[in-house]
Amino acid sequence: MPGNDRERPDGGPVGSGDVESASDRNDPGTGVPAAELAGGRAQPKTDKSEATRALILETAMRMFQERGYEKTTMRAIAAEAGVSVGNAYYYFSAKEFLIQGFYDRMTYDHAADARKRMANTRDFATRLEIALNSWLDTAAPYHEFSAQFFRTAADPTSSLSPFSNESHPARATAVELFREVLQGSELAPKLDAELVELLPDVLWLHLMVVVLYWVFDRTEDTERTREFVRRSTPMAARVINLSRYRIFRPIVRDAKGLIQDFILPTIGKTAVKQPPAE
Amino acid sequence: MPGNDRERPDGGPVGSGDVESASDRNDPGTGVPAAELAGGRAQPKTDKSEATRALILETAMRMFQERGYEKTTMRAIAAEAGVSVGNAYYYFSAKEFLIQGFYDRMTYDHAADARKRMANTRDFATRLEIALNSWLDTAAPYHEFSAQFFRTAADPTSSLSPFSNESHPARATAVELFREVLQGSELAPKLDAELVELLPDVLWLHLMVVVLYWVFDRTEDTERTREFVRRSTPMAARVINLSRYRIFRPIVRDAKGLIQDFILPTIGKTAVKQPPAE
DNA sequence: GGCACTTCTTGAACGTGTTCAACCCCCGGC
DNA sequence: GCCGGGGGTTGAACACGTTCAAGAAGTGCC
Repeated sequence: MPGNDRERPDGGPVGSGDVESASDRNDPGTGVPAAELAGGRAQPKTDKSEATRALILETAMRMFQERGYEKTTMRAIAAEAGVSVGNAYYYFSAKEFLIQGFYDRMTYDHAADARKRMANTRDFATRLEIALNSWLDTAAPYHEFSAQFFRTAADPTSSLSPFSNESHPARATAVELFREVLQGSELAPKLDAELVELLPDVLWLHLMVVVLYWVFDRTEDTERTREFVRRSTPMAARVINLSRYRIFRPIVRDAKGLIQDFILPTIGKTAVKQPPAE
Repeated sequence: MPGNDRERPDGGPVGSGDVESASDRNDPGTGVPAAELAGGRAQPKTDKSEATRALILETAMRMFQERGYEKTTMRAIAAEAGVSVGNAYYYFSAKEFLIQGFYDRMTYDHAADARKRMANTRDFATRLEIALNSWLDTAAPYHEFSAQFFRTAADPTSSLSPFSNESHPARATAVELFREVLQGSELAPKLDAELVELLPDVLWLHLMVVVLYWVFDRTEDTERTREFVRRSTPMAARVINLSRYRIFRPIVRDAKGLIQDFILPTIGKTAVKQPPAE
């Protein structure tokens, strides 16, 4: 979706550029590369304030899981973490920023899990199905409060929106995974380069649709969504496969144009070639 | 999306069945058939309490438009309407229910406007484009605070979700419009009956995508979304048109199945044939 | 008119997210 | 050793959505 400009809810100065020396530094407890942030105040993390920040985030995430998002109050988080309410706000300028932790962590775990699971498969449809199922499994523990998460993410002005700038790193990770889904399959070599370039984003969009379905799914163990995946992946594979044939040229060309002009720009990729037009 | 069971936030008894003699009774000021409700308390509207209810709703909608949703407080609405806060809550068990008015009104206005505009056109793509553009025009005044609206609507547990039971009437109106879009076109007679039955819902889904795009659109006059419509409608028409040819049989069959099994049930249409299963 | 009963109406009170002026603490410079 | 200053920390205070016990205003019945 279009608009990508956003401003933080109100809070302090925007963390200027560099994101806390985002190199390795993955704390073993979580497996997150910890390049997230951008949610709280800015970068000046001198020493143990880092610890305070982590403590608050860990506490919040644990409590969200235990009691749900709405039920967990900022006061309770602060109390449980042994700090003051104001202190929590010093690090996270709004409650919703505490969710970003989930988002990043899940994206990372999902990518890792999916890669492992599909390592020995080359069939595209199967690889895609594995990737999507992997997401469902990774996200399963959080399904209960996914609604509240989703609600926040749906706000276009929120940094949690999957289309926002702040989500860019996580989104890039996810898209990269789908690139691998495709590249590692027997299908990739048969397709033209341009399509291979475009498809990962489309597949990510497929995941977004699945997520949407999942959020609304009230069946036991989200069985309905799982069946949706089971059914929709072979179909997606077939459509992509058929796109190679000459009859479909016109449609494929249209579709490509639509994706390039209206979807990629939305998720932060600058449109490739844009003739001066008019 | 799946789960369709929902309970009102908390409020009073659910209006039992009949919706306040929903026959004619359209107040001239708005053009709404006033079959909405279901948001506030139950049906027992004896006399002038109806007036109080309308007063509160009108006031709220006006203020939402003037200042936005979040900025308009319940206290302010009550004060402006000359009633107490508690009174507002007597009629609308939560602030979000005040939005439903918008939803219903817009759906109604849109349908009326679109019908008028496409009356003299038979080309399917054009009719579809008209219908979608009509929505954009109808919704334009509310774009500014659409984000907050959308945020609420995105909550699966909210009655404002386009997939919820409470939204059923509005949704039915919209789907019906798209049925007319198709039926009034030159394309309809060429398609098999089953597809004609399915397509209106798919077209409504197309609108939902446009809405999604629109909500995130930050360009001047949502120009980007308008271009998206301009580009996507002919393509949709072409896809549908091509579906008639034999080569596409298998895909079309798959697509139909997917729609029938996973989309229709989600928006409140009971799946047609479901073998007793187990 | 008086009584029981339901429907409306009120405003204080509660719990929440968020803000802010003040304070603490530690570290470098003298 | 002390002083200055800035990052870190505090908790009272604010504004908001929502609840609730109490009462007012009808309404039907005798």
